[in-house]
Amino acid sequence: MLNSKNMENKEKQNKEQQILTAAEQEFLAKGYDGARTTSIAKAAGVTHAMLHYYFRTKEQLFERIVDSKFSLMAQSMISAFGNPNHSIVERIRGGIGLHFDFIADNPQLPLFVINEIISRPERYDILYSRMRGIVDSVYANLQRDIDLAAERGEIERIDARMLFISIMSLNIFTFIAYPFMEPIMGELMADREAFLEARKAENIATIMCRIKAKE
Amino acid sequence: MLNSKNMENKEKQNKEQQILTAAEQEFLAKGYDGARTTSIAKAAGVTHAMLHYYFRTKEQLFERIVDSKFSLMAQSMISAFGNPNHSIVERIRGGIGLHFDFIADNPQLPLFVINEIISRPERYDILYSRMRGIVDSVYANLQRDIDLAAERGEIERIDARMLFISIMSLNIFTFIAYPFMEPIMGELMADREAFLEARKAENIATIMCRIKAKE
DNA sequence: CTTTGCATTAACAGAATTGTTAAACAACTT
DNA sequence: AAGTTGTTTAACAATTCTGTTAATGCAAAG
Repeated sequence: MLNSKNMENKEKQNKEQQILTAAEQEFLAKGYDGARTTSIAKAAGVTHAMLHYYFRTKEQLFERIVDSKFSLMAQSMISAFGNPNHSIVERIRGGIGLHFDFIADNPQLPLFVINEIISRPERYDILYSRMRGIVDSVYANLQRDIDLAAERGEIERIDARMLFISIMSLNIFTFIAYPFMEPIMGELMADREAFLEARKAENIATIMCRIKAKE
Repeated sequence: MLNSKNMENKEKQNKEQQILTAAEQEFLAKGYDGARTTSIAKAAGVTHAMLHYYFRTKEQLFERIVDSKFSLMAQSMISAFGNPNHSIVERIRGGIGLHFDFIADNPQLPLFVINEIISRPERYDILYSRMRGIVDSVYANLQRDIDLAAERGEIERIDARMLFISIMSLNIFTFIAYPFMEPIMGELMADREAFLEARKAENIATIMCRIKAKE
C-alpha cells in the first residue's frame, strides 16, 4: 500500500514535472506574453485541461517558474563575489570565472529575469528587500578587502559596487547579445566553446587591469 | 487649393504620426507580443479601425517601428568606433562616450532590438548582410590603428572585436539592467544623472586600462 | 449641385486563448 | 462488490484581440 501510494505520487510528480519542464522552456524562450498554455501542454504531452488541473492558471504556473529562476539569478550574482578566504585578487578573478560559468550554463536566464522585472516591477519588491540585506553585507565585506589591499598598494582603490556592475556587464552581455553579435563577428564567434573560453579570459583580464592587479 | 491639399496632408500625417508615436511607445515598452493594437489606437486618440486603415496589420505597423529602431541601433554601434582622425586613444575614448550618450538618450532601444532578434532571427538576415560590410571595414580600420599604435608601444595589442564587445557590454548593460540593479545598489544609483556620469567615466577608465593607455 | 475620392466610424466576424465542467476512469479500501 | 478519492478527458464557455465591412461624412473638382 505504501508502494502503490508512492507509485501514484511518482506518476503525479512526473506529469507535474513534465508540465513544469515544458513551461520553463516556453517561458524562458518566449516570455510570459509570448508563451501559450496550449503549447506548453502539448510539449509536456498532456491535455491542456491537465495544466489547469495542476496549476489552476497560466499566472500561477508562471510564478512557479519565475520564482525558481529569480533564485538562480540571485545565486549566480552571489557567486560573483568570490571566495572571501582567498586573496583579494584571487577572490575577484575566481568570482568572475564562477559567475561566467554559471551564466554559460543558464544562458537564457539573465534576459528572462530582466524582461520580467521590467514588465512587472511590483512583484519583486519583497524579493529585493530579502536579497538586499545579503548583497549589502557581501558587498561591504568586499569593499573592506579592496580598501585594505589598496592601502597595501596591491591594487587600485575602487568602488566595489561599480566593480560589481562592470563584472555583471561583461559576463552577462556576452550571452544576452549573442544572437545579435554572432552574425557581425565573423570567425571570432564561429566556434562557440572556443569563443566563450576566450571571452571569459578577456573579461578577467579587463577587470584585473582595472584594479591594476598584475596578471 | 494647394493650401487645402497641404492642410489635408498635414492632418493625415498628424494621425499617421500619432499612431506611429503611440505604437513606438507601446512596442518599446511591451514588445510585439505584449503590445495591443487597441491600446495603441487609444493612446493615439483614434479608433482602432483607423490604425488598420493606415497600417493594415499589427505586423506591418510593427515593422515600421522595428526598421527605424534597428537603424538607430546600427548607427549607435558605428558611433562607438570613434573618429578615425583622432589618435587611437582619443578615438576609443571618444567612441565610448558617444555610444554611451546615444544609449542614454535611447535607453529602451538595446533591449527591444535584442528581444526582437531573439524571437525572430529570420527577419534580420538581410539587414545583417548589409550591416556586416560596414562593420567589417570599420573594424579592420580600427584593428590596423591598434596594431600600429601597439608597435609604437603606445597601447597594448588587443583584438578589436573583443574590445568592441567589451565596450558594448559596459555601455549597454548599464541601461538594460537598470531596473534590476537599482534596488540593490542603494545610494549609488539614487541620482540617475550623477550615476550615469560616474558610470560613463568608469566604462572609459576600464577600457583605457585594458588597452594600457595612460589616463 | 453632383460626383469623386479619401477619411472616419460603428458594428460585426473570426480566431486564438484561457479557463471550466461534468462525466468517465483507475486504483485502492473496506 | 460497492464506495472513495484523486486523475483524466472531451466538450464547452467566455473573453480578448485582430481584422473587415458597409455606411457616413466631408472636402475638392468639374
